[in-house]
Amino acid sequence: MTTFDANGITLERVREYVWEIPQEDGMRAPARVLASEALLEEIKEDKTLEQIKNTTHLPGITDHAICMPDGHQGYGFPVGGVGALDAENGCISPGAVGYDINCGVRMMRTNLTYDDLKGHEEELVDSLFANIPSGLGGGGVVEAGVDTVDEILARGVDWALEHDYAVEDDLLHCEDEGMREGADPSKISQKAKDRGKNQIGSLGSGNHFLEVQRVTDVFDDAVGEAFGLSEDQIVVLIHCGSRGLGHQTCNDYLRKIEQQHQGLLNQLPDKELAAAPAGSQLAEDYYGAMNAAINFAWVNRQLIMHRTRQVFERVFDRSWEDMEMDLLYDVAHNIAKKETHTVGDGEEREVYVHRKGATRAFPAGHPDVPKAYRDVGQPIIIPGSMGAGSYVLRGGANSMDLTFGSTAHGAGRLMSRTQAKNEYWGGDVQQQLEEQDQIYVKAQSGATVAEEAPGVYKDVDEVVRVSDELGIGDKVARTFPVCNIKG
DNA sequence: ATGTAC
Repeated sequence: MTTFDANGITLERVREYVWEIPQEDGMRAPARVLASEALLEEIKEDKTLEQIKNTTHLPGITDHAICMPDGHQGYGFPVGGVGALDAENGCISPGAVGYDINCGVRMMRTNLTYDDLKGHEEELVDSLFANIPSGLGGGGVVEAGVDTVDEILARGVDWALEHDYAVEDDLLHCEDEGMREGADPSKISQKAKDRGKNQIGSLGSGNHFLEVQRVTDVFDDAVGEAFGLSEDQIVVLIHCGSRGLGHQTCNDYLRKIEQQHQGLLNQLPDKELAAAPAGSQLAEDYYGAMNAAINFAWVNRQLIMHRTRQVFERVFDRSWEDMEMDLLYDVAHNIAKKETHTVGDGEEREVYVHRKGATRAFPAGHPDVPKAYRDVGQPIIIPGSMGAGSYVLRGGANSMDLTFGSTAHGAGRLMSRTQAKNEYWGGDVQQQLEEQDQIYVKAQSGATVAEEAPGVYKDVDEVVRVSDELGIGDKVARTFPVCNIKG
């Protein structure tokens, strides 16, 4: 048997790209890592493997915990982690959802080509930067009262539709039509609502960005056509989450769970995995709050998309409808969701699928895939770094068997933010991208550009190759950046 | 990711 020794943790090769940490001690299931050896060499460098192993101590862990090819260390549970926890006998863990609840990406198509945009790059990037709120702190497209925040939390993009920030077609091209069932605004603290009320329609900071891109390759013509993608076409990618509201909500529930469920906490190898037992009041409360924060993030991305349409209208002097600026799809990267899956012994079980830094990847025919894409599979959007371009994939035929219908979410970091700032200077990164690659970057903070320099990320091509080879998410198209704005 | 620490 081929093994891979990673600083004291031994992985057994199940087959190509599938590695297993066998069950031992307090583990309730094995852990799996889906990666090439090249990616595994990078993954082993931080606490990712220890964390995915720890995850298997959670009650109700089903089949195996899974680390995606872009996995890296996170709070308790790795970013790039998938864990299905039994919804009846298991638990739900805020750290396994992530601080930024429903951090995610959406892609909007246009009918513009790269030639239409050439010569307008600086005007476009300046106008996007001036009109789309970004950076830390407050200021959004909408400044809301508390009643409005409650409406957004309860109804998601349906609220945006009512207030003319969305059209019906936008809802039809979003998971859950932009409205999570079971959202309970009363389970979000006043403090979280106060943090969120002036951040509705704002990018935030860190790795969040808005990028205008051109399609460089379409690998699958039939699926590309179903997704409305063709070479040289301009698309817009929006990556952001639930800002201070989601962050505060995660924090609120971690503290509550630590206080009320110490018995379970003491059984876990890491306090950061704090979880509420399925069926407990706190599990129900967190699920209601998390679903509400998910709606908030969807509205956030919707308002940014709305404002982007307005900016394009001014720069190109045409209506957004005329430029066919339609939503391709919106994917969540940090969520837990009650789903029914066929588990190891062939039984159908309801599980809380935690996807943290992982994307749902439902295949063709799955009833939860929007009608527009049901015949080809769910679109998956995987952003690379700002120098490397991004991918569009479709849910693969093997995802339900291998990964509870999931795949990777991005390139994944290679080094910490602190380390990145020692290695790079923001101004130099910006200049190099513009001179070498004609990529126009505008940011609130030079430090953020250094933290997000292309060199701090893993090779997105390799991450996507593994997803494609495993048949969990199949390559459809590739894009390359033109303009990028960030916090 | 984040009113960039509690």
